[in-house]
Amino acid sequence: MLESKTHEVTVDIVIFTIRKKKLEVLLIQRGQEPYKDKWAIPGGFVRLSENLDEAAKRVLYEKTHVKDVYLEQLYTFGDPYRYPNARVITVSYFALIRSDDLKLESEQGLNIQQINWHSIYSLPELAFDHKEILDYAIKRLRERLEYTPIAHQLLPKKFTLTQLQKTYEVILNTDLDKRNFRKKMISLGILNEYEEFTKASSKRPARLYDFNEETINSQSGFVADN
Amino acid sequence: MLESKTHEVTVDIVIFTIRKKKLEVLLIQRGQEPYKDKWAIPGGFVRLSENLDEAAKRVLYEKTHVKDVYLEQLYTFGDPYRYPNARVITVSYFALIRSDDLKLESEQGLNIQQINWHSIYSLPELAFDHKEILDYAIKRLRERLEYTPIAHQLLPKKFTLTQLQKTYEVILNTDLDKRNFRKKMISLGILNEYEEFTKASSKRPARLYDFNEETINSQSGFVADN
DNA sequence: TCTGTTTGATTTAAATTAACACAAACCCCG
DNA sequence: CGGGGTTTGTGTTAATTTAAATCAAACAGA
Repeated sequence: MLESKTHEVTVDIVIFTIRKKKLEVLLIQRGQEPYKDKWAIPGGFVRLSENLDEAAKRVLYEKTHVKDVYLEQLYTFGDPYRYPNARVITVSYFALIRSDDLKLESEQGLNIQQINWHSIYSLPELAFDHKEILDYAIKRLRERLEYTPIAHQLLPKKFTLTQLQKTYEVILNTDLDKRNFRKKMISLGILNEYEEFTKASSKRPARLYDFNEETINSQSGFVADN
Repeated sequence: MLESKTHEVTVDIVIFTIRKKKLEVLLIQRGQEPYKDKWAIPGGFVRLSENLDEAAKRVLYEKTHVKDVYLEQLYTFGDPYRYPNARVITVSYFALIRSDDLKLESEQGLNIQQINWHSIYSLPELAFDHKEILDYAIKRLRERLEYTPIAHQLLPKKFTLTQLQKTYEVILNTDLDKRNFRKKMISLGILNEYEEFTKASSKRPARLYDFNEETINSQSGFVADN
């Protein structure tokens, strides 16, 4: 059973991106027992000197070398048996990053075999209670999308309405009506319209937009961004 | 600064009730440093053998001797300086109880001076970061009320629609339209209607209702009941 | 200049929400 | 036992929001 005399506290970070028109999550294949060869959500111990958001940011940076990301605390998991031979309580987070901000340099950590994106619809077997954490993260991500403008975290600075719509569709796993979607987004008043257009495609050019930073910040809930 | 070498993990429980037509919260006056004489949210250490929900339930029971309550995990606070001279990470919960289920027997804990209900609109100075936790709890409680039937946790088994409406009004701190409220509640299909009526008042008797357990359980999110 | 593909816009129906007033039931009291 | 006081219980309409559906315009490439 439990051998440790103290609690250990970790952060685990469900890192989402959109790749190949799928919602994907970054997983690490474990090189050690327990759960050797199984895939896990990136995580790490919380240091005594840092707060939880900082720990999450640090761990995220260590694994991905990406900064300035959307991070939100999800839920804390603390079953005594979730981690073999130790009492590890984990504070879970989710993060959104642009997949091309991240070059998966097949990081050579000692106890890491591989790090890779996985579609949430075809997941390998996960270590610990990470499936539960991931399911919870997906649920929360979808909830957030409904009433906060977080989708832009997954897009380039400037984007077209079609790109934005595709992002929503991929995350929510539904189709949306183009006209209604555009009307809704514009009526929210959180988009800036530019006189720039996409080019270099044999189609009609699309207008570019970005998000209005002020309204975004005033709406964000519990974000851990600088 | 920090003297401890390990993290300690506690649960803190924001216990709400409705009393005197106000939303109130149970606070304990500290008998010891740090924050001697300041008021604090009830809390306690998580034991190695129990999970977080169990710890919350136990602490709640120790302080109130009440069982079978609605408990929901809120958020985890872990600033290194939130607790003087130790690294204490706290997992916060909120609970809803009927105030008359609880006889405040002015419990004689050693380091407790007093335990009392306080209106959320006239709070004493709180210890640690407990004001922040409490504010977050209020926000979450109001959100929950909008789309889950948790209000019955604050009411007797059978209640009238007017009582239910008053509960909503007190929590949300607004007035609601009687007809629209009743129409809405009934259309949700979560109420059972009885042929019983209130009596013994010089007014028109009111029909009694209770909540349909099945639909409630199927809607609950992350509840730690039983 | 014609073809193919994507963008961008508007109207109508359906559903939901908001506003609003008065009769019925009961107890109490004279 | 009838009238006054107080609370319960109910339905309709207007306003707003959401859902559904189609076609012309812009461009690149052939």
